[in-house]
Amino acid sequence: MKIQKIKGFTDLFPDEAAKFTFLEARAREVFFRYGFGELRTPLLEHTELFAKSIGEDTDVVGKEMFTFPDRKGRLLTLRPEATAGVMRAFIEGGDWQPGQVRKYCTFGPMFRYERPQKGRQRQFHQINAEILGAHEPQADAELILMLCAFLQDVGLTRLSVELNSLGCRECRPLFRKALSDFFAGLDQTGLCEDCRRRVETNPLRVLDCKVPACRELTRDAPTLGAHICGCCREHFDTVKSLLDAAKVAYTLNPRLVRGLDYYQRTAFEITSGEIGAQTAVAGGGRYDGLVQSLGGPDVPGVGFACGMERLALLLAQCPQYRPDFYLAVLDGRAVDQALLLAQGLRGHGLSGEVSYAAGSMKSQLRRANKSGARLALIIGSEEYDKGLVLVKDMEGAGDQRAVSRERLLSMTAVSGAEGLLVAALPERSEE
RNA sequence: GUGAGUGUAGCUCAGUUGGUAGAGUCCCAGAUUGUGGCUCUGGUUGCCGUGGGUUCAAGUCCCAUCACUCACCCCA
Repeated sequence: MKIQKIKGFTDLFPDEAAKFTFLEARAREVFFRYGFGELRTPLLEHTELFAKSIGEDTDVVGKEMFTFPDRKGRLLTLRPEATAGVMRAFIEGGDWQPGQVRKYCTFGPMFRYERPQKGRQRQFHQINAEILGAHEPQADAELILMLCAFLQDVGLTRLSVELNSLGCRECRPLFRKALSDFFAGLDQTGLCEDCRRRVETNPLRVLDCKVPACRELTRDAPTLGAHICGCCREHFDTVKSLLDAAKVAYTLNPRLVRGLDYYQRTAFEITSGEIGAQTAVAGGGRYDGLVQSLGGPDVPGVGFACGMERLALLLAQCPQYRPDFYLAVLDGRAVDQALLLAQGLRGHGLSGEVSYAAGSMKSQLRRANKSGARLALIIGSEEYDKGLVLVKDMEGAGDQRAVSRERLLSMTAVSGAEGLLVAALPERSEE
């Protein structure tokens, strides 16, 4: 029987993988401008880390984790998100002193045992950023601005930013109570099956339901705005005014709720209507208190996660790098020499492939064409005997001329790939 | 976990009321003795997802199973 990949796990062949490396490279570049350093944490953690940080009652912890015992019976879990691991690492070895701010970004695979669909795999990849030690709303704003800068940098427009405040430890319980009271006085038979359950488990989620009937029924539900405390309001107002001043458009969505328990105050999401039913491209918010709840110091934090598969769906194409040459061999005597010539050219910073076996001019040029190389370098019997290489421009009319191997190497030594182009110009023919 | 849809050539897909499998593309060769792309000509490729059933006969009908896709739930 043929062995096949595990459901929800995918192979990324070069064309697709290129999008991921491109996204990661751009993110690193942009984030570093904001003073972020990369933090690489393990894929595997003790299960209780996620249970404690994400929340025992969340779907992620309740039914979506890849959890299994190790050889000594200890429960381990493949990380379903990055923040928990970053917090653990920060507490363990972060070398943090009160008053300091730490900024970490992290990249890599996450694992959730869900049914795969468009924009959702069991192994998926996230770009993460966290700011630790800053309680100021300026940190929230800068983080959102950085995320937007990154998305713009990779050429993604037509995204919307949604913003909300979830309140803090002080005011959220009051709001939750008000919501519960509202539902208690409501004819719940009109709600969808899921929402009737949510009323009990997590009333905030009912506000996030997509079913029109539910939206209608909850239209007059209390909003956080009426219950938010003064501190939270001031914090939120500063975030909004900074975004306004930076000319970042956003939509206030009082129904935006985050799926992980640790979020409070600022919550945001970047969405797209072009990637199927899963519209969230990135999401994040503030999580003051998380570090402390994991046994660390009382350090505030803000962060976001960005789904790379979903970005890749939106990324029509990323910059393609074309090779400089394809070294074609027409005479079996020349294959070894060709390989060494290619090696020399690469030593001068050029990129390109060399044929391992001799072939007809037609088939060799076909390969050169397919490789996308700007220039074909051809060694046939004639060239081999004279120590020459035919340099052919694969664009336009296909200008070509023969130069010696030594000259080719010296030209590329001085001017790199430009040297090859110059060598192909017919008007400066050597002979 | 729930629902719907789809499995036929490397890829995208046709395949009639059941009658022994097709197109496009890709790849290879030639037209053009050592010149790619465009055009034309020729050529290769199939456990019709798997297992059972009905039938003289199944790619086609029935059952099961596996895989994939989309959606729900939930999330990035």
